[in-house]
Amino acid sequence: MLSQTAEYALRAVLYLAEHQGEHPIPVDAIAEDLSIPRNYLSKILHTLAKRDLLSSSRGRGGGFELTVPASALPLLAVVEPFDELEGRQQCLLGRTRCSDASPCAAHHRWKEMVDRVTAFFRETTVKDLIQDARPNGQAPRRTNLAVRSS
Amino acid sequence: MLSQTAEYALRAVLYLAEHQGEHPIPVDAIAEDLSIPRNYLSKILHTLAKRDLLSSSRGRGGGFELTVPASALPLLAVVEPFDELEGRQQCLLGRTRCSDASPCAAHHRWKEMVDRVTAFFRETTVKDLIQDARPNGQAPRRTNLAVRSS
DNA sequence: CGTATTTATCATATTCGCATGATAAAATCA
DNA sequence: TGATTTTATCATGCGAATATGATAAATACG
Repeated sequence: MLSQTAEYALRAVLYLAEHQGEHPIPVDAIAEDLSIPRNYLSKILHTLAKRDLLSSSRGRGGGFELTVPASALPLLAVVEPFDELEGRQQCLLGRTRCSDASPCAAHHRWKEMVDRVTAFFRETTVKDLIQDARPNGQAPRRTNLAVRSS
Repeated sequence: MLSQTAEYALRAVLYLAEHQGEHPIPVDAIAEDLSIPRNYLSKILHTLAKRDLLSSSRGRGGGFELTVPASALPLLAVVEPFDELEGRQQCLLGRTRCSDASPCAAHHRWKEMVDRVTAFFRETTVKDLIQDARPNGQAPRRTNLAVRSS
């Protein structure tokens, strides 16, 4: 469904969101933890930074951080820079021009599917996924937040 | 959504269904009418023939024909030989092992989408699309069925 | 039989997504 | 300043999907 690239982007952003509040996280750490090629991921995160979803900083203590709370970050924003989900390209039969006005044979039935999927990416946030991943209000693994009152 | 190949397959089958009842149709005609590379299409139709969706015959008067009525031909059957829609590969985050038992962060929400799309391809038939393309019960162009009351 | 028609294949390009390795540039810190 | 850390970027490679051109094999027809 998603390109490898968009998939990497999504996984990396999920990772960043899970480590929200900690210091910026270097590409190396993400790449290693998620088994994503380092330089490739670097380029992907750079793209997201250009879109202002992430901030990047260089040198010691640098890395990437979300600039937006996960609850305000729809999956669409993460994925769109790489895969064009909205806007055209969604004719099942590959027509360049396929619309309500001039529909292909599959248009009306397929449009319903496309709309649902687009809505999914538009309405589901990164936070939604993170919460789903922690059904019991589990804290992130290896957390040291429990003692972080300091 | 679909690979170029699967898209060609679907368009070609739609074309064949629209010309159901006429003599077998040579690849050349389909390729030209649909602007699909000839040899490429030939290979695609051959694949569909191996799956017994089409019959092929050589020599003068030869070509391809549907072996099944369009109403009994779900889109899935046309597309599946090229793009694996059902069965695995549908984890949004690219996990090789992602299931209800061991779900990724997106699993539950995404599963719903995947199920709908799979149902679409499983339940929509070639005939459905052809009928949609002829909203007013229009007969096919150049038809000679109008007098077929016999 | 020989010729034309048509599918079946094969060998080869082309293109693009994905990936790797090396280097540059920026920031931090001693 | 110089060494280290980290992002930014470049050059290149690789493989699979897509496409093209040529040839073989089957069928039909005179």
